[in-house]
Amino acid sequence: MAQTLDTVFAALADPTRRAILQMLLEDDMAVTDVADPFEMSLAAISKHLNVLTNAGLITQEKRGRVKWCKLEPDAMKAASVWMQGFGQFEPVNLDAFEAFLERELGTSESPDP
Amino acid sequence: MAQTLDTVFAALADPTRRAILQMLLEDDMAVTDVADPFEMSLAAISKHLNVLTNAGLITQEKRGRVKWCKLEPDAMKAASVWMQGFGQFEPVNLDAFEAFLERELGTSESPDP
DNA sequence: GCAATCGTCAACCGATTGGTTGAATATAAG
DNA sequence: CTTATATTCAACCAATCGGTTGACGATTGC
Repeated sequence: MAQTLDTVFAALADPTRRAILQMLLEDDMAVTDVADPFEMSLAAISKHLNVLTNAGLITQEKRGRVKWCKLEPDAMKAASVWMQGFGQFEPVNLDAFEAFLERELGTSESPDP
Repeated sequence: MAQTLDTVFAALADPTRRAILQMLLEDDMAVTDVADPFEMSLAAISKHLNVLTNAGLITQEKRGRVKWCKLEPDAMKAASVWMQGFGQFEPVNLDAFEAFLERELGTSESPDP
């Protein structure tokens, strides 16, 4: 809910939390299922999920006795843009760029059959 | 020197360190000058610079009794790319996109005199 | 040579972090 | 109603963090 650069970067600084985010990239998950692959207590995972929630990186919705975790990738936007300010490294990757152009703007150049 | 996602994100999670990086965006600086605008001891800044160095985000070169700090934006690359993997958020934002096109590719549209 | 400048080191401090355990709360299922 | 499941809470712990201070080691300038 804070969703400042501080909270987002801090949340991303932990490998467990990054792994959780990547799992949620595939699908929404219940807390128990998020915890499953990790060798650590459920309570610990619950705390990690709180950190991610505070950073705005996920939202949690309780349906019945199960709390579903949903990825909120938009919360990375500000952090990503901040980094791009140092953008000597390619802003997105030219391939993605061209793909975007072709798809969204119809720059009929189609270099690939 | 570690330059893992862990160290980079952790380094970026502190506002003082982010401010330092932005200062170095303009020019290389001596440690004392980096410390100047902050209301905190030189030793504290020295520690922050160590954290940034360990993350690979800056390098420090001693010339005479002055130690120069230099930004190393490439160290952000891996972290930036990792974030882009969640790229549901627009690749950069259409404005930034156009800006990119104009600046980098010279899409001579110059909407602003 | 001596004093000033640049920067780090070491010891310390309180706050935060990442983890544990065990008890507690809802909700669901039999 | 009773039991099992899903999740959190509270207390605790060791380790790390961000900061301070004071002493110290280089380097420079007079």
